[in-house]
Amino acid sequence: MISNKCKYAIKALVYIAGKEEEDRVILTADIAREQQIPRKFLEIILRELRNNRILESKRGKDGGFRLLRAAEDISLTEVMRIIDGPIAMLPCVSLNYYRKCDECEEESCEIKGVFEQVRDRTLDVLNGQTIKSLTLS
Amino acid sequence: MISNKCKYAIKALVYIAGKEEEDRVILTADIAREQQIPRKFLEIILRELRNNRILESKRGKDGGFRLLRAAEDISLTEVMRIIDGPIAMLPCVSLNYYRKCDECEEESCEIKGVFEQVRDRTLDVLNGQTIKSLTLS
DNA sequence: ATAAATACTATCAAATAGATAGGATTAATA
DNA sequence: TATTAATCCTATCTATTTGATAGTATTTAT
Repeated sequence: MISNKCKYAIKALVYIAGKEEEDRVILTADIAREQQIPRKFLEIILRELRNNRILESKRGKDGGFRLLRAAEDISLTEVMRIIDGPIAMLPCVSLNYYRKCDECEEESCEIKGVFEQVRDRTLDVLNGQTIKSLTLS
Repeated sequence: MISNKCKYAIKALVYIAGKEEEDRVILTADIAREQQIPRKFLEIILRELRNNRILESKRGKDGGFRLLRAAEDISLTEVMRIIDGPIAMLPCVSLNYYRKCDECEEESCEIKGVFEQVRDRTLDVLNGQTIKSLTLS
């Protein structure tokens, strides 16, 4: 399962991408209302996305958020990895968050292969997706 | 990510399947030692698998555990669902643990489709696997 | 009776999920 | 320069899950 936080992040980005025009900035409050996301929790998420160079923010009156890059250049996997960490089902098959298992030798692990396949099939689907492609669907 | 508990459950079952002969029962202590699984935690897991009709147990001296069904009739997904619950990445696309999302209408959800595809590709891999097939690999 | 196994109940610590509260800071504008 | 409206930041909180441990009860072979 992805976390609610991650679901909120994706939905917020898709919302922003859908509303964005030239030089326009989107309010946290509008996203929260329209997407039914708890406002203060959303603030934390948006700031995290900004810290990771997905969004940029403008402070003060008339402030808000906007995509830092074009929506087609923000991949779904990038967002998921920022918010939730690994996508793989086992640490030892994760491409971006690899960790060795404490208890087993990988050469003789009976389950590693299956979860590598799951990872690859999962990424086949997710890698094709961007904030732009989600906005259109 | 699957939990350690789930990884332990799968490894324990594969171990049992690999050791099993006619009328022979496997000790918790042996599994714990060979697979490097904390013994008392493993007890809980094995009992849970027994309660869910994956294993049967024999109490008292010379007691232990054995598969209740043939290894090729125990699917990987069944074990994963018993221990960890849903396999899908969103509650609203889960086949066995469906729950509606609080905040969105499914007909207009932009992300549901992608996660349905992920679910299907994941199950393409997992559904083919049984404790028997894992034992052989 | 004894030994050796599972069964059961209770408990615990740490991490994570999912927020909420309140004030500091910044910036537009009247 | 005061006001307003926005993000920024820090701290805190509760519930749940994860990952386990301890101790005792019960069962069964010998």
